Amino acid sequence: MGMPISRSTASYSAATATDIAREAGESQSAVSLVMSGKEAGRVAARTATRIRSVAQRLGYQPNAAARALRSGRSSLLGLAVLDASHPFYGLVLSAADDAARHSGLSLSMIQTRGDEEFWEQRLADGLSSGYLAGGIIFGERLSTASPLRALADRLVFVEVPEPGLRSIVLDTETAMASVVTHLAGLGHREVGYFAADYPSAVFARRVKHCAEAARQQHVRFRVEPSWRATFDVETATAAARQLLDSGVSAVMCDDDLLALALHRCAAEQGRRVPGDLSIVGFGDLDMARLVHPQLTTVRLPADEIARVAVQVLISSSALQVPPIGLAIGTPLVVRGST
Amino acid sequence: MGMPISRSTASYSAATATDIAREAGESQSAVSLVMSGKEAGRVAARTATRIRSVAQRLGYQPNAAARALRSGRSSLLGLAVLDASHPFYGLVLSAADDAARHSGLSLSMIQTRGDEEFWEQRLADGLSSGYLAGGIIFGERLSTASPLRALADRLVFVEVPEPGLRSIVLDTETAMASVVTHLAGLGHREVGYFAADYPSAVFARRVKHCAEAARQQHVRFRVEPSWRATFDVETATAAARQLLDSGVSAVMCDDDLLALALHRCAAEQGRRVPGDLSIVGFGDLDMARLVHPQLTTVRLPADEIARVAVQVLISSSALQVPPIGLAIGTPLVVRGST
DNA sequence: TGCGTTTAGTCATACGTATGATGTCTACGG
DNA sequence: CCGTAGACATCATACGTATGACTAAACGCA
Repeated sequence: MGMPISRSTASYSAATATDIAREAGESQSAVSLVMSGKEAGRVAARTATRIRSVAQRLGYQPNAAARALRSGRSSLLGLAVLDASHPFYGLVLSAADDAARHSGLSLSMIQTRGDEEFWEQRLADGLSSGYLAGGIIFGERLSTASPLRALADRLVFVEVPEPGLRSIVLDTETAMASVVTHLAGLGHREVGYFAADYPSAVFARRVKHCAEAARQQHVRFRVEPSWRATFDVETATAAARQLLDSGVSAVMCDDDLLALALHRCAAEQGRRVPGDLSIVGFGDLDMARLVHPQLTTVRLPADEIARVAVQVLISSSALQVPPIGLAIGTPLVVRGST
Repeated sequence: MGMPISRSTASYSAATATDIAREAGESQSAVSLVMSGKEAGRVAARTATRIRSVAQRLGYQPNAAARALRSGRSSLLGLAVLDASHPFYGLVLSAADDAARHSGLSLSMIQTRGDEEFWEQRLADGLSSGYLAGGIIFGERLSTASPLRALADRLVFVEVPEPGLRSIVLDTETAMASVVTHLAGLGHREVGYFAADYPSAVFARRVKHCAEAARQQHVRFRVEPSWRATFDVETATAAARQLLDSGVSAVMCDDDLLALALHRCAAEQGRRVPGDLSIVGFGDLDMARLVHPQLTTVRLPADEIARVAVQVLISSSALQVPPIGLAIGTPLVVRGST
């Protein structure tokens, strides 16, 4: 199944620690100690300096494979996201890369694409074959018999809580309460829900919390199967039309992308926002501020989320922090669309 | 400097080929041959079947580090992009991951962030330390004394040509000619250029080709230092205001995001698009169709580009294809903003 | 002086796999 | 019945690093 690429078809061959040792007149051990920064008390300062300069001169770079094999450590983090092309996950990847880089780690991306079996297997393979140091999982939880259960000590779950495991949860509950309060305050007696058509746990959680908030505040909550859409323009537009036909006066959306599609459809049909229709998004993408009227939406601090996730993964694996859930706030940002 | 994460703090330990061999009553060699699909003529069919079933049962996964060390092969592709949070590169990452997955490869992302020295070094380290099989570089070319020059046989350049090396070039030249023709046809005698403020080679190339097209068609070409912006809303908005103040009637933008910011500013100031101002974007993001009027823009087939890039990298490394440049068309899509 | 301690350095080994070399057994043509 | 080829299986080794065990010298202190 694999189709690996051969290391080098040219004559190029990297210098090894042994090469450096020979050149510097020291042992391979000494080189290894110096290169991994464990020289204290084992290598004299001037020797270390000499080794470093030789290594520099020959462009020595420790072989990552050998290093991983011997030490059982890797410097690669697996990041599972629904879809890298979604702007929110783009921000997440970007921020996570910055955070990882800061600790000398790299990122490997895995797209879940709603295929539970696939991504779980893939991540499990990476972890158990040792080439992934850990995994950060966005918006999903584990299936009951997931191969990842045995590897849970190297995982962090984000957006959605995974009971008993390390999770960074977004406070959707409070956010949805604010949304409903806000809409009710504007006089709306009902709210429609524009749902994302993906099997991700994160979306299930959003609807649920919105419905609960509506019930608590005695606002009618409406969902229809035809109001579900994926994030491509065509599907979203089609569903948005259905929503507009329903005559609902306020709509909460699973995602800013859906909100923007709805926004656009409303404009096309001459429905005034927020006069005839109030729209609330979820995510606070840059685009939320580039449409007219600007989109009222729930802010999702992508960079903070990503940073914290990386931090938790790194520190907990090393320090054995108990698997307590961490919560991140997601404030409502009121703009012109409501 | 690294800060790797230890493989496992729990008691979990992965099964090795030797374990499988013992369980199946065969040698480790046989297991290796079967697992890497080189069994033909060396392992009997029923033996292979037995080995496979034992491997399956014990959840055996070949150790990637050992495999990479021994064979000098890796299954990880490095992808260097300006910024993963940009929607275009999100699409690219997404499509590249799909293509790579299809060949049993994974992706590791590297953000250039305009820091030439950094990303070149980082990619070079990955390649020479053997953990990256190859690299795909978007929108950049090599610095003169780049450490990557010695590793060029495992690189593919995209968007911008890198002389003498494998490149997949976007046909910006034709695209810009179409843009200028289109605008001139609408009666515009001059075109302003809204430039992206990143040191990437890809943007330099776009302005250049636009200027050339304008000169050839006797259309006045205008650029100002204050018309440069990064992709965040604030900066883009500020630059867009400058542009509007200049009184130019048609604007070509380095990127859809800039075009959308300009679009928004024009609306705010009551300038009618396309009546008072024609706007052309670059990229054809989904958002280009979600604003009103819809954005006229140059289509960038992100998924095709990514797919081809992965394909070229894989096949050329194996088959020694000569380093010829490949061109991909980027048609102008005329919508409502012009 | 003698003895414990610190510092500097090297040796030897193991990580898990891939693969060339080697060996055994069967089949088959002459 | 010998010779050769092919199929099947195993052995032994090397990939490059990290690290515990070991040695030797230098040092501090009584």
